Amino acid sequence: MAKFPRSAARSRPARPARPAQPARPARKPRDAYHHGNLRQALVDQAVATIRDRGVETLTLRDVGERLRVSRTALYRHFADKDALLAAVATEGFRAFRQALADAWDGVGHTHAGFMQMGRAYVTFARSRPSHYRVMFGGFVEKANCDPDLRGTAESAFAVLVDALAELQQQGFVRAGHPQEIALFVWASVHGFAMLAIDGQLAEHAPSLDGMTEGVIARVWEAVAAPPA
Amino acid sequence: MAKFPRSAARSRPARPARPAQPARPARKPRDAYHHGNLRQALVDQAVATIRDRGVETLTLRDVGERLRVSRTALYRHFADKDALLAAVATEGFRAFRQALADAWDGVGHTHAGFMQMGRAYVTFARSRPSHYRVMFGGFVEKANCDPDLRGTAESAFAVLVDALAELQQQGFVRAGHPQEIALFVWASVHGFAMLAIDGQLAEHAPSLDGMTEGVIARVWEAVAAPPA
DNA sequence: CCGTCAGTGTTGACAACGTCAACATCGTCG
DNA sequence: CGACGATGTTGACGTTGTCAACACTGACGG
Repeated sequence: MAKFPRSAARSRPARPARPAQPARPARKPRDAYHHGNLRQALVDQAVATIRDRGVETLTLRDVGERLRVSRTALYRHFADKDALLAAVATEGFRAFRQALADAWDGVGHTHAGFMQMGRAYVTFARSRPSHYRVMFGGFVEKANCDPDLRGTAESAFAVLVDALAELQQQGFVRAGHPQEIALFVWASVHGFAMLAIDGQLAEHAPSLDGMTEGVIARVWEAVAAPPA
Repeated sequence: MAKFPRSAARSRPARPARPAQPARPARKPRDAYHHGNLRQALVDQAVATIRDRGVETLTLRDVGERLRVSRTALYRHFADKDALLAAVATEGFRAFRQALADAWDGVGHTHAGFMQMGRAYVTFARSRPSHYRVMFGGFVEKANCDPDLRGTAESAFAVLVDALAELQQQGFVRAGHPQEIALFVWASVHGFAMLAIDGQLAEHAPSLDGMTEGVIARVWEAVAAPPA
């Protein structure tokens, strides 16, 4: 059966194989080559698949097929599968950073903002566990090598550091290196999120939401300035 | 990589492929069938390989080869690769539990014991990061289904819960459900360990050991009873 | 002593996967 | 218009997990 091209022969049985492309603007040489920014489409598709069915089921052939593109088209944009996964992780950190920043800005830069950030963190992880695991699960060992991934992750962490520094200047957070305090906060919430999406909390958890509140509250207590 | 046939032909070039087996006791029908408890040998080999070269490079064929056993012999003892990984994780949790218990018992059941447990936790994770990731990284989604794995992980957590309960009765730890306090502690240290073995702490970390002490100390502050 | 039989290990085969090399096409620029 | 690099396709290869069929081992009942 792998004798003649079966690629695009499944859906859309009556399609003239990429016809005239009538209204091509011809003004965007950067993203309108054959496919129109395939790179981003690949990342999006990979993200969607990972989100729906997990990393381990992600296959390059499937990604290509869903995009009506041959299985190796991807190699014009990524060195290999790991590079694609790195891009997926980067994309995750970008959205992650945004979620944290929105929470922090949403309710005022104060105690409530901190709590909201914590909730946003856990919500993010729980709403896309597989994606979160790609970001943190050591799938991308080359994280150290990919500067883009590294930088994006860094900027997500920076949101937390900046928030804590601001709270500290307002007198809400106790003295100490903001970076170090942020590390403690990050580790605590990250660990909780990991355990939560791992199902490791199943029986100890009558209500995950309630437990989330409890953990965040304890973290806040641990970093808050002692009451006057 | 994966370019040249690196299969056999590496170690022990001159061995007569399972010779006479001269001194087989012949008195142990339970574990001396063909191989003598192959199941345990498979798990041990898998653990060793994972520890040395990571999960992603673990291949069933390689495990069999190293044990001088055909590639499918494993299927007489495990349903599939995931089942083997579950056994690997179980083995990890057993050693993990032991490490925690030893630390707790080693320096007396008090504040020092708690700190020692924390160090043991991080040390365990850092000394076998790949194995630790198999235990917690969601590789075994069927964790919920394997009662053995579930139970062993549970008993490791129980060590922490019991320790906290004891400290609580001694008045060292503040009031509250021990289970819930333990969860906070676990999440915090687990999160830190995860970030540490992920290399995510690389630049924020002049000294990982020092940071470990700091995190554990903060966790203790968070759960300690308020000073009289 | 022999046949049966379950437990255990082996060989052969297959589909799926990641990846490379060679080829085809598109759009741009000299 | 022709060359050329960027982009996409086809074919093929080696590796992997897994199944089916077969072969061996040792105990047990006649």
